Amino acid sequence: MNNVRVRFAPSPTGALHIGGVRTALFNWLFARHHKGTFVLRIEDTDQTRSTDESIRIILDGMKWLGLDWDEGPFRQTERMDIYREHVDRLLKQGQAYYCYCTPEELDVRRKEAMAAGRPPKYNRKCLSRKSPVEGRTPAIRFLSSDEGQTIVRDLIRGAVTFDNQQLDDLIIQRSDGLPTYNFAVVVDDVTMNITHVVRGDDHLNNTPRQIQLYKAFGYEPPEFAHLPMILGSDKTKLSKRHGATAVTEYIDLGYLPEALVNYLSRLGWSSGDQEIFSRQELIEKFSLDSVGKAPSVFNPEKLLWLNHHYIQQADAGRLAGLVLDLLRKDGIIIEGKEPDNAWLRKLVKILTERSHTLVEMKTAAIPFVIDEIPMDEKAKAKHLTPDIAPLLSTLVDQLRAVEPFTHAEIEKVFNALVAEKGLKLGKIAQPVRVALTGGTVSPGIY
RNA sequence: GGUCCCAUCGUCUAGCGGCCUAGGACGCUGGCCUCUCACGCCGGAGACACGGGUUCGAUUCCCGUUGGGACCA
Repeated sequence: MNNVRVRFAPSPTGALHIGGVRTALFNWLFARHHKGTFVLRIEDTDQTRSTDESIRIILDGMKWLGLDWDEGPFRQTERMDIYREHVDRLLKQGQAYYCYCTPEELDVRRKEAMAAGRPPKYNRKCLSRKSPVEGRTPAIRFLSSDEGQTIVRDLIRGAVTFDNQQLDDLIIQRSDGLPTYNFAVVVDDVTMNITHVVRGDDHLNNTPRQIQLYKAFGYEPPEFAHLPMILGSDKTKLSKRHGATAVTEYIDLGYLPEALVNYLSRLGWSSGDQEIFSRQELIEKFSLDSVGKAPSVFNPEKLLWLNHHYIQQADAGRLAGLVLDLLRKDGIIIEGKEPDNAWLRKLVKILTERSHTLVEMKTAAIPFVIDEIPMDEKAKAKHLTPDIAPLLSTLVDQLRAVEPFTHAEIEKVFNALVAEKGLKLGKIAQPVRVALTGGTVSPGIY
């Protein structure tokens, strides 16, 4: 395939959530696989809900995930002239008309239609209107063809047929002068030379209208690919009540971007039995042909497993830096009083195998760095009770003397210490174990 | 309500008419390793929604039913 151009077009009305990321990811993979172009477009025509803060969150999220774009970010609000031009064109061609009906009138008619068992479709009351209605600003409607069928040829679904009779004369420009979603997308995709529209399933029903618009402009429609949705554990659309859904939350929870990318790539797509994919493998193997049709349920446990996997794989220096950031954020470590870098790296290394997230790793690291480093009194009280403080302190000293810094060595030092002080295991073991494991050991084992 | 889409273990999925007494992964679970936990290793339970066709033969093709989802406001 030549000159593939795809886009990701989020609305900046909040966080960048899991579903959006998956759409972005598949577009990105498709572009990279075909050595095409990935365009980022911000759909911010809804000015009441769009914020610059949200745009920043989206861009940061994509950068964190390594989904780099080649063009953009373009903003729809900067393209109003282009939309007006296209509206004028349709008006001139007689394929659009002014509509003076108020939302209230439309609502009443819709309810009547529903009550009478008819589909709620605009009755074209304003199509034959010759003169403007005093004191009203009109919306503009597209005059859609209501005969025959429109066939959407979807790369994932196959041919999907819609009766044109079902299609409404959709509003392309609202009375406040703003273009509507379906219209703006078409104009944007055409003017940005998008060759493949890869987007969520929820837009499949909009596609026939959009195809009619393409035709009205005399443009060849792009290829379409509608991705199945991502659902929550109760099989309804993934939302906040299913837990963390925003990318920022996963950053805060201590996930690695490669884990999220790997997990999301396997949601609705597969390549045989393979579970673990490097970014390069993903690019090489990705194909829309192997995208499934059925929606898939988001499974946090599998993501956690992948995160654990990637933590084990990750470079110790990188992990040390990330854990250090978290320790600073918690006020455990104060700026300028960081522990020795090589030492921290060794510590991180022995914590990796039992950590599923960076946050777990941070928690496990606290007792080891807590000793000599000035810290918040509250945090100290929580993690370092008076009876175990001196013991941990000794333990840490001895650990620092040990080379190499392996789990086996820790055990050795630990046991020696326990023997020397004549301690009952139960007295110190649990706090230390908990420290080592980030709190995952069940109490009462010793 | 109308239109459209979807349907393999609890979950993600392999399967594109015979290789399937349905494979892998997460989770669950039994065991091994080990001074404990974790890691690792070896096992186990667990699915083709239902009913009709088509075919010598259907998880795989067609139709219907049921169930789920999306859009339309």
